[in-house]
Amino acid sequence: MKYPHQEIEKKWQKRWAEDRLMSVDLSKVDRKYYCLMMYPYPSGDLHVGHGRNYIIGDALARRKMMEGYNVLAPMGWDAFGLPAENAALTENIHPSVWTRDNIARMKEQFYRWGVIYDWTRELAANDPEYYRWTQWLFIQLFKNGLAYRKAASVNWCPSCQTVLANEQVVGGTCERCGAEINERFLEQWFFKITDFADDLLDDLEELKSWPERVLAMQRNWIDRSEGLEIRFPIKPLGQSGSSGNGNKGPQFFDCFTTRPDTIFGATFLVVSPEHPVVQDLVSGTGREAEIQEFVEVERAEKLSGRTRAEPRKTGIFTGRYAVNPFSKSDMPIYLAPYVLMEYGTGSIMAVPAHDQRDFEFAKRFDLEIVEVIRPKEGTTPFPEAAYEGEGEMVNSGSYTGEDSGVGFEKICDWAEANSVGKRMINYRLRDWLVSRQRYWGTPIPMIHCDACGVVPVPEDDLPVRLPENVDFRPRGDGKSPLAGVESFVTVECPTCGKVAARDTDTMDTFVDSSWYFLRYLSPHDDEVAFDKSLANQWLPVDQYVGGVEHAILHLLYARFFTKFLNRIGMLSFVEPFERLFTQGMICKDGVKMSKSKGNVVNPDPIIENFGADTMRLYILFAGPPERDAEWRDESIEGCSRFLNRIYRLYEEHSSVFGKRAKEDLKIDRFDEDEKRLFRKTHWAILKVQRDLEDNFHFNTAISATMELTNVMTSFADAGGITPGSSRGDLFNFAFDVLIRLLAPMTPHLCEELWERSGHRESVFSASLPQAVEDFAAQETITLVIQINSRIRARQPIAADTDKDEIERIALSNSRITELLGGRSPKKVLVIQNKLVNIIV
RNA sequence: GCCGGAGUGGCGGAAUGGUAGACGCAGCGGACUUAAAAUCCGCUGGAGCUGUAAGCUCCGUGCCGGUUCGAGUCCGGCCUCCGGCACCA
Repeated sequence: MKYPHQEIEKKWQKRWAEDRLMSVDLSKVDRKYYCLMMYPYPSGDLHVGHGRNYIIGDALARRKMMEGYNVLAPMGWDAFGLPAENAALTENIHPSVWTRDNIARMKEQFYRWGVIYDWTRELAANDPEYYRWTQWLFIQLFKNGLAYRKAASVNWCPSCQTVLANEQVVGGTCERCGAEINERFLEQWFFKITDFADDLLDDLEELKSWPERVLAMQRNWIDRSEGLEIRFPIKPLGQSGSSGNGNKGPQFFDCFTTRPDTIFGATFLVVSPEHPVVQDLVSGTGREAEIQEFVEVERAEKLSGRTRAEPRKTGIFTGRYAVNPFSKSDMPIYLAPYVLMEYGTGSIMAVPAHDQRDFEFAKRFDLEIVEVIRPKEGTTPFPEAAYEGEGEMVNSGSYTGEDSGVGFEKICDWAEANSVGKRMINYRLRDWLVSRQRYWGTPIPMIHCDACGVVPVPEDDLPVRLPENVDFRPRGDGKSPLAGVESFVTVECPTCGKVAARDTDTMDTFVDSSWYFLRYLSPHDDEVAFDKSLANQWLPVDQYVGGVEHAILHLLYARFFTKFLNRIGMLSFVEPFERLFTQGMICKDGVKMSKSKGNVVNPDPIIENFGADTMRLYILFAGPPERDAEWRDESIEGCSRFLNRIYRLYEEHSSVFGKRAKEDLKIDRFDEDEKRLFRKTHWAILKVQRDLEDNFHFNTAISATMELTNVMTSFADAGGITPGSSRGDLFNFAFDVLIRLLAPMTPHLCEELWERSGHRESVFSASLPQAVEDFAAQETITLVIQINSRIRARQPIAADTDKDEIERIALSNSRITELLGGRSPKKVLVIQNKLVNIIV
């Protein structure tokens, strides 16, 4: 017999919506709990792989309600982005319509999964009511000098026809479509996220409840290196043998190094071929032509979009020399593409003995190699390869014999005292390129005026609305489709009143998602972006739940926005998400479940056949939620069976419910069978509590409820479950506990059985059952008796028997005396309630 | 190469330094049934001993060592897989 899941689920989904179960009163700030799930891109149908995120979040929110918290669980839509535009092109449907339809479908799916939110707070990034404030925030960044335009070589995706942020380029290809990225030299908008590099890195220390791997990824991404920037004077032309004309061109190169202790081994300089001073540097050397050609070949190589799979060790001598300010020796200056213009100063001091890249370069061009560090223990790979470790300094003038760590500091001190260098910190993190040459995004609220330059749209004029009637096919000229909308582009300059042009790019959609968690608190406020005092009361988010694929992009950007808003006094906190939980993916046939892989499991037939509760239970039971889980159709049956057993347990004993004798259950009046159930019930309460508290181990919490159910079944099979009897009362008690423990996971069935077993209020307004530790403990335990650490006997004894008594019992155990054969123990170790180890 | 994470039965997975394999799936045997489904009960890491039903021994948590009375768990050294970063000075 299967329980009528369709009927039950329909009934409660309707009831929860009508009663606004997940609707929170924001004025009640005590016991607040902001439970946030990463808002989804409305791509259409949700498959079971997506489901995990929302089911975990929903179960968590419901559990917290039962714990007595005021739970804020809102939901919205990351509704701007390329798929809508691409779908629009292929299906000839407007992105706004496509998006709206998808949102409706996904809401319907949440509804049928029993995943509930406070829909009065729903928001969507493409809603002018929302993006008005995204634009407002852009202007605030601009006014604070953190949004700026810069001409730079940028990542261009030829297939998406737009520029991309560094974060969206994966191994030289587009994160979204996989096309090879080229470089283009364009003027674009950037957010100065590097201004917060230190805070973004240092504050990771405070995020104690974030997964280690996410913290590690963010650290890798920001990648701070501390070192010294050293100034190398360039020798005037003519002094090093080349003929030439006096002191034209650059006078010095600044080079960043993380190993100032190797300065005496710096035998040449390498400069990026893209470095702006190259022309001036080589002018007059007589090598201009060949260097010009070299630079052009390297540039072509880079623009061709080659992936950086093959490190190139090409290079060319410039004909110029610099001087090592420490060793005073001449250093030839080379150009080589292995030095990147984007990092540090675009020029390096090469220490071939202690940097493998420099080593290979020196070998190739037959340059001087000087060993200056020797390991204090072990062997050095030098001279076969570079030794990159620490050690004792050699060949280093007055520093010879010094420990390299100490030398590091002394050399920095000397360099600073003598103005040949300064301590410096460099980051791998680059500023965030936010312009996109696409239609379906938040318009950048800026105006380009020939007279006044770039001016922001006056805040009262926001939002700058995205025009509806646009030919949004990519134009092929590198401009956004908005550039073709005359009525949009032409505008009066807000400063001088002359004809000016709007910025026609839209923002990266990660801008939209960098602050949505603030907007939920006052989603319909048309005075401010978010209610400052509510935000300061309800944030940081207590628990954020989402996919690890956002470990860098979204989480880094949202942290940046929070720090910015804190800096300008709009927020009192510096980190938006107190706790982060990243759930694993659902895989099928060993690979991530996704539309593109064609291995998605559609939840609809599962819900039809087994019910939403079974699907939820399966997803939660499949394994620890932070790990990936393999989808197996067969295992769903087991979850369905479990819920049917509970339903049957109710049906077969329905007469005892709501007919309790109103007296406390007294353990000392129970017989063995009754004690077993009573203890198991208390044990299950504690087990579920512990499993869910820290790491949301629903899988083991569910197994505890299964164990309780097994004990209840055999208790019931033993008979005597009658109304008003002590067995009936006890069974009733256990059943009430079971339902409350399971309710967050399988809410529909539990609500139904909670109601049928005599409760008027929703199970989610009921409090969680409280356990008594003593009741959960076993009365008798199995004592394990070891001889020399090997198990030789087991014997049931009373719990909490004292150590001496345990030792006596163990030594008089018949099997043990037999095995000891008269030998007297050297030592007896007793672990109370566990085991005895007899050493002979 | 650097930084994270993970390796346990046929499978998903459990185990505050103390009985490895909870719970579930699959499998096998049985009960119910005309039969099947559903349901319920029992068995289920491997090898062996004893000799017919209860028990016993040894081996077993990626590999090699160590600490400990005792290690899946702690320490050192590897191997494999997954993720991130990588010509970042």
